[in-house]
Amino acid sequence: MAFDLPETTYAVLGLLDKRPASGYDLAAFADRSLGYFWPISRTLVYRELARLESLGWVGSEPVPQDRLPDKRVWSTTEDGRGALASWLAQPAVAGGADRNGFLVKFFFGARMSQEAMRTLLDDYRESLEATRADLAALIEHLARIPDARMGRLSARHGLLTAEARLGWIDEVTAELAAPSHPRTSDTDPDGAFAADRHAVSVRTRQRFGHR
Amino acid sequence: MAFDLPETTYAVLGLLDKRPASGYDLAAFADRSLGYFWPISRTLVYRELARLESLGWVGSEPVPQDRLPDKRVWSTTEDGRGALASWLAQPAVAGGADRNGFLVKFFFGARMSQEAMRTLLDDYRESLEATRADLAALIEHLARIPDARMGRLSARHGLLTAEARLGWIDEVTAELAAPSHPRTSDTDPDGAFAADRHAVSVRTRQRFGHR
DNA sequence: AAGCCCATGTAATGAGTTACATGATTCG
DNA sequence: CGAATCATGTAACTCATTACATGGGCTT
Repeated sequence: MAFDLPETTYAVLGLLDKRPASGYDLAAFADRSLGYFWPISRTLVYRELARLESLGWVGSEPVPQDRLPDKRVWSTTEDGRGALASWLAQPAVAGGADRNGFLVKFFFGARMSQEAMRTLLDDYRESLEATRADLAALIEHLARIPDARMGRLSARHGLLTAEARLGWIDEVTAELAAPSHPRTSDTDPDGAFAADRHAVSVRTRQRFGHR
Repeated sequence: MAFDLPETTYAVLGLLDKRPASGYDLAAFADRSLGYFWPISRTLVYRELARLESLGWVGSEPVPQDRLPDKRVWSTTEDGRGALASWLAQPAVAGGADRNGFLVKFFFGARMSQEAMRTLLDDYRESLEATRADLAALIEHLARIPDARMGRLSARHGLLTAEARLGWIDEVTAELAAPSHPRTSDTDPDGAFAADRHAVSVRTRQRFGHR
């Protein structure tokens, strides 16, 4: 079996397994669910559907519509459901890279003006609050649907993450408002985020080690 | 000014601005710092260095070594520091996609066996605990270095995130151990994570809306 | 003797984003 | 009458990963 397909392929397969849908429909649905932790762009959906079809894991039938454009409705095949089950039985890939566009700037904050730093934090807070509100509404909605358990719990994962980060913003705001040292000199060559060599455990070995 | 360069380019520039380093050295350093929220593979570092050099933002000088291979030590130029400052003054790109390789499987958990689900959760807990331990050690270390403030706070962002997620695992474990409904039937076509159309606010509009 | 650390790269591959193209219908 | 929704794609691009290549020195 081919397990070396991207996660996204299986994600599309899994969504179709929940309920048959057109490409457009699936993309919209993904955006309101999986998209919070695994974004799938609309165009990518069409490519994945083509791939899944060539694998024989999904099939489609045309559905004519009156006032709306005709569409193709996709659903999983027996093989597709088997492939999904195999994938689910396999352990998850480690990490998957938490890229955080905010932190990559914040990290270099010593070089920023106070005003720029405040804007950066404000923007981050705003986006986290929007996520929190979205997810809170979603969770409340899903609590009324008995079979939406996994979805509700996934959303809660996002909610708790957002709340923890909002708490972090409060901490940071407080600390940056009351500087313990007169001013951060930005000439110290060791003023950096990094452990001593010996203090590093798993990560470095994973990434730099040969396999 | 060219702001349409990838974040990674600026990340490498920023790291070199903290302290000059060889490519190899920078990659190792990145792995112990930025890598927690913005992974940069070793080979990519060399490519970014080449790009930065062609932009005139960094320069290098050869450093011969006795027992070790000779190396090139890179540092930022005046132009490079200017470009970094401009980038930092610019607002951060929204989101940056939190891809979570665990959640993308968990989301389809209704199709999994109880045992597979337990393994999945155990693996996730293990990796979160490793991250937590790493970051806790890092933070303690950095607390002793006065100028490592931003690094320490960035690490704390990761620590709080990991802790929130560990808490989530406890919640989930408890809920899945005591099923409120006799069994999740996996035939309900609407058993899904998704809000009603009207319940969706910012996200959908951002993603599906024209700009 | 095996394997890791330092050190620098090239080549191939592919996943994912963005721009572009088209067109009917419906809502404010 | 402009904008949004539904609907399906193609084309170009590029970031990022993985595999490959090389080689001396040090440790177990």
